[in-house]
Amino acid sequence: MATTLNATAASLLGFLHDGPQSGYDLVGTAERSIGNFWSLTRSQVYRELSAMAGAGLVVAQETGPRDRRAYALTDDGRAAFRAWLARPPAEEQIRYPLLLTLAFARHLPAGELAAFVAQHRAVHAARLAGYRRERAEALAAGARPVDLVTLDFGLRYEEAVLGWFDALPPEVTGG
Amino acid sequence: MATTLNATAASLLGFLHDGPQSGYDLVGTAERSIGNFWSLTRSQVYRELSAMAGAGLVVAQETGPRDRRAYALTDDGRAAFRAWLARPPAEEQIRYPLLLTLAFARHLPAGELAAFVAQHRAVHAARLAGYRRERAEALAAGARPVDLVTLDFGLRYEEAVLGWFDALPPEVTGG
DNA sequence: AGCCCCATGTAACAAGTTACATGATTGG
DNA sequence: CCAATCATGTAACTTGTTACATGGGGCT
Repeated sequence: MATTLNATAASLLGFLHDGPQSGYDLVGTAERSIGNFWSLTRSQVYRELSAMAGAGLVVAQETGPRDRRAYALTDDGRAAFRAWLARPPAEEQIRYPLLLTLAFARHLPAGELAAFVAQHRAVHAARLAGYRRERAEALAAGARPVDLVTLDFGLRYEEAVLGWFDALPPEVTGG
Repeated sequence: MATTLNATAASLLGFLHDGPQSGYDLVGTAERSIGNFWSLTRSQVYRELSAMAGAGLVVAQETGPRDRRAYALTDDGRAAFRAWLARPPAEEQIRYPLLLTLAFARHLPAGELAAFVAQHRAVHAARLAGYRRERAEALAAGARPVDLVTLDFGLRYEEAVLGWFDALPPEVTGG
């Protein structure tokens, strides 16, 4: 195919290396494996799959119950995946609406701001705890450091964010 | 307007509190003020501006040289902004393609991976340095802690990411 | 058998990105 | 005064989100 893969489509091809899967399955796989730093939705997945089927990168297998259709990787798909993987990855993008609210905080009564901040802090604390547990489990299951790098990214990120929350000035936290 | 504002549009309204600006100006303002954690493009800005003009949240002033058109906030716009600001901000989203590459690294020759990692590390080191300088300048110019919270977010983020880079196992860094 | 919930997919919409067009300015 | 560059905007496309549709399987 002429038009180069996007990251979402490429990761689908990556997952299909482990055998054919339906769109629905792929969503689950992706959530489990890269969901911490790469979100995708069913709609996207189906769109990419049918586009890639059109381009010959995957083939649809015969359809099962309720129109379920698994896709298998083709050789072209394997090649496209490798080509994508060999390109320098783009910069990350972060969008954090809470920071917008903070940036415009002078237009907001102080109490509401503090409540928002507290809610978000709680979410991050919970995520951090989740990552820690995940990491412990993975280690117990024999994971090597190299298998933990993406999880570790999440860990360090959440630690940093939590540290930031805890260092916020009282005007913001309502202290 | 019935349909509730999105964060990008809302921040435009926020900036317009300081006086009328054209789309072009707004892009610059946004880049300077929230660009570290909220990216937007000219196209978006123009689209939101004309939509908001249609909804009466802003009014276009008479057009200057090369079709330049400044927009001013209306009372409805002010109200819509406040309403937006009072809603609980959504979770952040992060998408880091490098982490995808890492997640699929077993399909990639080790040397290439190390090069990608090194490039990204350099970018983050530079950003961290930039933030530090910015912070020092802001402090020198009399900024209070509350004025630095979004910048501090960036700082802590970059510190964390750099720490993560420096803790990567040798399989990844090529060490 | 009937009902409810889950699995699976699609379609419509909104937001974000890339590429392009064109009119001012300004330095040589 | 010409050429190069910057300012400003628009159009086309891609990606991401929300809402909806529907068929099967399990539970009573």
